[in-house]
Amino acid sequence: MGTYQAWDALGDPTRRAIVECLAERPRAVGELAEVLPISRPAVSQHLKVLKEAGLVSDQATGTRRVYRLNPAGLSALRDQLDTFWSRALEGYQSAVENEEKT
Amino acid sequence: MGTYQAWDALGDPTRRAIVECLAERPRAVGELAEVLPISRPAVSQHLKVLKEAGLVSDQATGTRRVYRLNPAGLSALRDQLDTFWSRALEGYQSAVENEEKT
DNA sequence: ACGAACGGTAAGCTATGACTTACCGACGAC
DNA sequence: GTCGTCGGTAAGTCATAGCTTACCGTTCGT
Repeated sequence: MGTYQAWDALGDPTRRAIVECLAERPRAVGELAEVLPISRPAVSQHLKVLKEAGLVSDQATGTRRVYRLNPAGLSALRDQLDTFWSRALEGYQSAVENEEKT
Repeated sequence: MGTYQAWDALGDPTRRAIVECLAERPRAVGELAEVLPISRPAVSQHLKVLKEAGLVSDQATGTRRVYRLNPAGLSALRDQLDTFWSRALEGYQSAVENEEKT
């Protein structure tokens, strides 16, 4: 249930592609496999990781299994990001302003 | 440049620990290495990834090099997350309707 | 009942990436 | 100048994660 699993899950580009795909609309496993450049078992494995991370939920309809994004998982991630962001600003303004680039 | 590098960067637990550490206050490389259970060169390598992802910035003071969080990088990440989240909600309520074919 | 479609799991291969030690340059103190 | 500190880079090792094919259970159609 740790939300840190969500970061690990989204660390993979293929899983981010799946998330983007599911952001459009819920899809079955086979539909995702058609779009993505990987096999269907690979999609299943990614979906398992995403599900354990709380980022997606699934619902069986007949022999198909439709996956969709879990808004709660995404909002939990955003809350964490907000915490980092606000704390970063605190440490930022307390430091001397000297900027540089690559 | 690509904000997707930020997701890859935060996919590693050690780099997330570095980000959390820098969220408290800016630190030099050696300071981070003291706290973390890895060697100093490993910290340098992680910082390089975080820097290329736009999540941290560095500033040389004498022989020390102080790293801090880059709020712009974090906010860019949050914007992406918001996009996912809102689109997930759209697909969520429209999921009641029929699905469409490929 | 049989067969096909859908999808999860197992086993195995391979590549990537996270770590190490060793080395080197840059800067400050003296 | 020399020496010590700080930190980035190189080279090499090793584990893990992502992919594949093969297999199996489940469900629907006929």
